[in-house]
Amino acid sequence: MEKRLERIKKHLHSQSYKLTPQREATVRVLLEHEEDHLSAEDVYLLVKEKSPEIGLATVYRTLELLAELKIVDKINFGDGVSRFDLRQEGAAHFHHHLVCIECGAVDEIQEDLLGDVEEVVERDWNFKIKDHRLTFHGICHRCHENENTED
Amino acid sequence: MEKRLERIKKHLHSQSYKLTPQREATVRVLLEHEEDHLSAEDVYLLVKEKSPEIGLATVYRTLELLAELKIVDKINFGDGVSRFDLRQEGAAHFHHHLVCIECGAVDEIQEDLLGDVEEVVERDWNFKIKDHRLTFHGICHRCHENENTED
DNA sequence: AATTAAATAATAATCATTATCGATTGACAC
DNA sequence: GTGTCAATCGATAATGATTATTATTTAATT
Repeated sequence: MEKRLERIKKHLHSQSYKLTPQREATVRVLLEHEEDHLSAEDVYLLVKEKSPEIGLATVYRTLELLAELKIVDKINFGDGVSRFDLRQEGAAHFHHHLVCIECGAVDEIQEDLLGDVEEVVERDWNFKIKDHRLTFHGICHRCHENENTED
Repeated sequence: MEKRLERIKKHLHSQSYKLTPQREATVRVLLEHEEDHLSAEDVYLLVKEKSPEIGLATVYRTLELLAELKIVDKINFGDGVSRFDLRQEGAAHFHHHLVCIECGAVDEIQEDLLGDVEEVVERDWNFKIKDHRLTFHGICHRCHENENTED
């Protein structure tokens, strides 16, 4: 984790931004909750546990900065809040999501899946793809299993 | 267009909702701007042109109702507002979008594209897909052409 | 130590959306 | 026709996420 933090620090420096204590605390929370899909408020509350003096606006600014530098991705599942997801290091593209309409769980798919599709889109629509968002809504394997036993 | 309106009316009735004048005016605006991706406020202003007495809350309520009945899809391109898109009649799935990061244009892809991908996801992740959202961010064919001439 | 720009905390402001509530409408019973 | 009831509506207040403001703090540089 320290290594990733170090690389993020270098990434910030390369754009003449500093890794202030507040920014470091925020990045640490993101690293510690990589599996989750935290809202800005979620991040704020978690950062506050270790750095109680931090302000909400600072967390927003930090997340915005990290999104700008493509260190995190800002995503939106239609529930009114933006969520922030660390991008996998070296990942060419943003990972995909499975949102369960029963329990609300959000799982990730790191695999590419879209290679062929992107080729078609670039060629047939003459569209130069820079990024993508792919989310499936449906019933996750956990709810699926429960249904079988409960019914 | 009258036919589609008629079918939407039946769809509402089948769920014991009425096609009130306000709802009809709202649906007409959506039908007349099928190519666009209107926000609730956009819809409100357009409906107001022909039905000045309509209230903003009614438009919100109507759009919410239409989304519930899967007549429109509520989408979010990350700019802080929800947008509403009529679903193609008979379309099994929601269409995809191409968002240009230069000019902001949003184009639609009606083709399926995801058939193979969904098969893999359902099998390998044991996830029952009900809907999907696929958006590509990049440079549209118009901006692409302009770049070639302007540079 | 003085100067300066970047970053911060606290909080006010904004903006999209939702909730509230009294008024209106339309269907149906009488 | 009139009364009743539920659905719907318009106006507007309330909410909640996000952004802007501003005075203060920090860190780097002179």
